[in-house]
Amino acid sequence: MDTGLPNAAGVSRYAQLAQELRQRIVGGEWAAGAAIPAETELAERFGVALGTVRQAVAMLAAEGIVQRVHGKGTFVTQGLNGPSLLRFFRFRGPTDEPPTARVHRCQTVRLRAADALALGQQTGDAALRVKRVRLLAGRPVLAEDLLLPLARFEALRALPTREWEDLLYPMLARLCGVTVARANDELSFGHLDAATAALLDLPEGAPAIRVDRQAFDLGGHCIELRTTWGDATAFHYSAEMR
Amino acid sequence: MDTGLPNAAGVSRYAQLAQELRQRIVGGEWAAGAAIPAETELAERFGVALGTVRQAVAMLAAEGIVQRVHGKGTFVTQGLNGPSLLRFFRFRGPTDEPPTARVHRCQTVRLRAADALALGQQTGDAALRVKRVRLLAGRPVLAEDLLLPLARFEALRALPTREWEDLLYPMLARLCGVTVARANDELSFGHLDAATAALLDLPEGAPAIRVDRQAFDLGGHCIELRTTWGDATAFHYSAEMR
DNA sequence: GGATTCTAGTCCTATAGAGGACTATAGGAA
DNA sequence: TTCCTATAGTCCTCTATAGGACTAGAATCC
Repeated sequence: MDTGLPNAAGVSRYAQLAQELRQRIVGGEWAAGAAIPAETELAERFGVALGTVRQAVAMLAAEGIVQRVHGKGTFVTQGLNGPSLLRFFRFRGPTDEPPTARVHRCQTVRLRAADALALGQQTGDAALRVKRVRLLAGRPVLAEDLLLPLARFEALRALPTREWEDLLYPMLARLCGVTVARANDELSFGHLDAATAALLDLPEGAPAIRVDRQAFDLGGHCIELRTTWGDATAFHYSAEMR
Repeated sequence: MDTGLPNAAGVSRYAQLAQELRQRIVGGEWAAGAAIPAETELAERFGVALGTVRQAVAMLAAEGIVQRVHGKGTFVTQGLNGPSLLRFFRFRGPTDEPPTARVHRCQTVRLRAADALALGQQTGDAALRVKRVRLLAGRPVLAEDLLLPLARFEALRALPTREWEDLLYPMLARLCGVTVARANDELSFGHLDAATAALLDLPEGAPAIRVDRQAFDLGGHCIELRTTWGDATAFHYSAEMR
């Protein structure tokens, strides 16, 4: 049964199918964590051969949008879930404990031009600005400053700061239906200002690593800007190149 | 014509073929930069279908061992070629100029246990220890300390320090026949000692990023240990996660 | 009840073949 | 010379088919 793939000129059939599936996933036809139809069914439904379906799904898997499980099916990714920023640091003590979070402030602000552009919003649009501290074994290790466009996260405004969960992304998925599929972190070096230093129990001007993050949903739209500060002397990162 | 792939139990045919090709490339049957036989010929020679060959070659391409070029052929990688450490930093000024290098010292040393282990050598084996400075537009920006096992790089010992090239890896490939296919960089933070600070024109104790590198040849053996220091205030790195 | 065996559903491996797209070179036409 | 065209060699796309491997749950046996 040929559902008629949009046959753009010069684009391979499997790439078209991948784009089609990508749109349906973003559009919510298959929820996060749910299985998409079997390869054989997709082949039949879109009127292409099995190999073509497999190649299309391989693209999505490489993009991290879906995950294949041998014998079970192909599932829409659940998204990233959190402690990822700690991978830039190596803190002393028992590291097997999961990190916790304490929200210090949550206010509604108007977006400045640069931030609005990054978030795909208009200058002056409303956003949530959240200051929080990440703790490991009760000790503050990271200071974070989040910026979340209110258009996507209205549900968070009502939430008391005490009830915020330790992991932001699963909370966003549950309360706002937004899946974080990808993030980009920019690392640089700086010194702590007085306020941040106080939060982290470090002296003012202490050397620190700054991480500027952009987080993206399944559709590739930026839905979070975050700046994180951590003790430079705990900094540690491994990069592979080939 | 069936050349008889080693049929290990429970390993797919394309994985076996990939392993076979990998060994031949490492063994030098096809030189760096040269084309491996066409897919159709490989299929015939190893007695497998074209699709199986393509999947095997795809593995090698994903590993960075070969590169496919549509319409031309599949080529053994030329290896990494150098300015890669600068990607961790963003220095002012005209950045389009290629970096240069100045060797300060090159001596033969005996390997300590930890270094020997990493390099797959015996404790006490001979190695070259090289101190050099990388320059951008004539200004020193990185201080490097290389450790190269003499067993693989005997040819370098005779080379006067003035004749070392700006890019190490192409030089290793040309003079010693060693291709660097992969490297792993460990980043951390520290302060410059007096000697290193002098080399970089920075004050003693200045904050710096330290990069500890292990470089590997096509066969996956570690053939270089390197420690690089650079001004922390110029540090900048982008990491993608998904 | 507990262990084993079957069965359906899924992704994975492999085959064989046809045609398309891209690159590079050689030869002929203007 | 310069431009165009043919040609051969390569990787890429797509089809169609068959069986294997893995998972989960139902049915069966002890």
